Order: sequence, then C-alpha cells, then structure tokens
Amino acid sequence: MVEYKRDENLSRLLKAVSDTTRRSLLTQLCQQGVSRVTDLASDYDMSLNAISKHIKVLEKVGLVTRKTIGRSHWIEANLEQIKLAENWFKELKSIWELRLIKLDELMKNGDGSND
Amino acid sequence: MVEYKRDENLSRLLKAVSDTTRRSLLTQLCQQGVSRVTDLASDYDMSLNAISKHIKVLEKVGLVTRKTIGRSHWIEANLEQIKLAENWFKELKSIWELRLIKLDELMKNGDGSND
DNA sequence: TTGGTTGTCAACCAATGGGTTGAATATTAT
DNA sequence: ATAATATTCAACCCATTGGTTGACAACCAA
Repeated sequence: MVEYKRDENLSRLLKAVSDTTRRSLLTQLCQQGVSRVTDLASDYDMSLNAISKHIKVLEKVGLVTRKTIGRSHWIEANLEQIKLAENWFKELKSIWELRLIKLDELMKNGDGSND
Repeated sequence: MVEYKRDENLSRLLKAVSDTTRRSLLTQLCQQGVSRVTDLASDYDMSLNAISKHIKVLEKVGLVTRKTIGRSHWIEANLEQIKLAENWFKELKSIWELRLIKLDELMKNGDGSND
C-alpha cells in the first residue's frame, strides 16, 4: 500500500474551486471586495439559497470569511488557502523533475551499478 | 448576470485532482515513471476496476497519457494541464491585487470624485 | 487449443452534490 | 406592532461519483 497522504483539506479545497459558480463567486469577491450574500446572488440565475450554500462551502475551506453585522453577512475573499493547492502542484512537479534527474545520472554512469 | 466564464475544462481538471486516490496515482506516476495499470493498482486496497476508472478520469483531462502495447497499457503522467489550474490561481490573485491598488489610489486622491 | 494475464465494459449501489421550495430566524423600518 | 429585508435551515429531487462484482475481449504462453 502506498502511503496515501490522505490530505482531506486539500481535497476539499480543490473540490470547492472545481465548481464554476464558486470560482465565479471568488472572482467577484476579489473584484468587488467585501459583499453581502444578496448582492453576490443578484448576479446569478439561481436562487439565493443556492448561492448561500456555495458561500458556505467556500467558507468551510477558508477561501472566504464572514462578518455578520445586523442582518447583513459581509463576505470577503481570502486567498491564503490557495497555497495548499499551489504547493501540491509544486511538489508534484519537483517529484517529476527529480525522477528525470536520477534517470539522467543513471545514463551518465552507464548501467547504474555504482554504490 | 456575471459573465460566468464557464471553463468546464478547468472544472474537470480540478475535480480530477480533488480525489486523494487520483492525486496519489499521479504522485506514483511521477516517481516511478511509466507504469502499467495493474502495477499502479497493486499499491491500493481497492479493486483493479476502481483504479482503471480513476486512470480514465485522469486521462480524460490530459493529466496522464496511455500507450497500449499488447495487453499492457502503459500510463504516463503529463503535468502540462496543471498550468490551467495554476493560471487560474494566478489570475485570481492578480484581480485581488488590482483592487487593492485601485483602492490605494482612491485614498491618495481624496474622496475619489476626480474624473 | 486451452488457459492465465491485462484491462475494459456494464450494471448496480450507496453516498454526495447542486439545485429547488417552504419555513424559520433575526434584524431593521414604518 | 407590523411588515419588509437578509439570511439560514430542512426537506426533498435528480444527476454524478466512487466503489463493487461479473462478463467480456484481447493477448500471450503451454
């Protein structure tokens, strides 16, 4: 069995941004800054409830934060967590590179029977 | 309605890597290079069929390629498509930065009633 | 030819996900 | 007090997903 680094956080983060509506919401929030749920929802052909749920998903993985003032919930983007994904990509690429380097050394040293 | 850049490709890519098993498979492929389906599957507590399906998902989004020789299907990682995701992250961050810059200019120019 | 390997296809199942509608809860305005 | 606003909660529906098992197909070896 492989070690299976079962990084559930990363899975949930990637799943969160794998939805077009949620990515669009994030973009909106980055463009317009802090926004209320209703304001965000008004741009979509979808019920307020649906948007509310999407926001909750984003909130759960930390991609947005919420500040409730009276009956208004102010939502703000927080791109910090995106690093989780970026780091995974980086790591994967370096694993890939590493293999190529080792392969290259093997070629140079002939049959690899050294050490 | 917001423009809704419905980048289905990006959605499918992100969804593909949002699964732990598939991320693990990709890691394995980067470490070990070209591998057969059975070899990959042998590391998991899961049926060969399940792994076969996972590989097909990765294949469909271009994260792996397949070369069939006889009855052996040789699978190889191809990290090219990851750029799709990386670019989206980059774009999002630059949108965020842009707003901060504009905000900053507004502060400097007083109440923003210019132009 | 007979039989083991390698892998997919098809059908199924339980769980999850994205959407809906209809309350319910707070808060603000009249 | 009453009504409108802002938002979530709960229940539901249907499509998708991650897994299973059982055939099947193609290939290689005896």
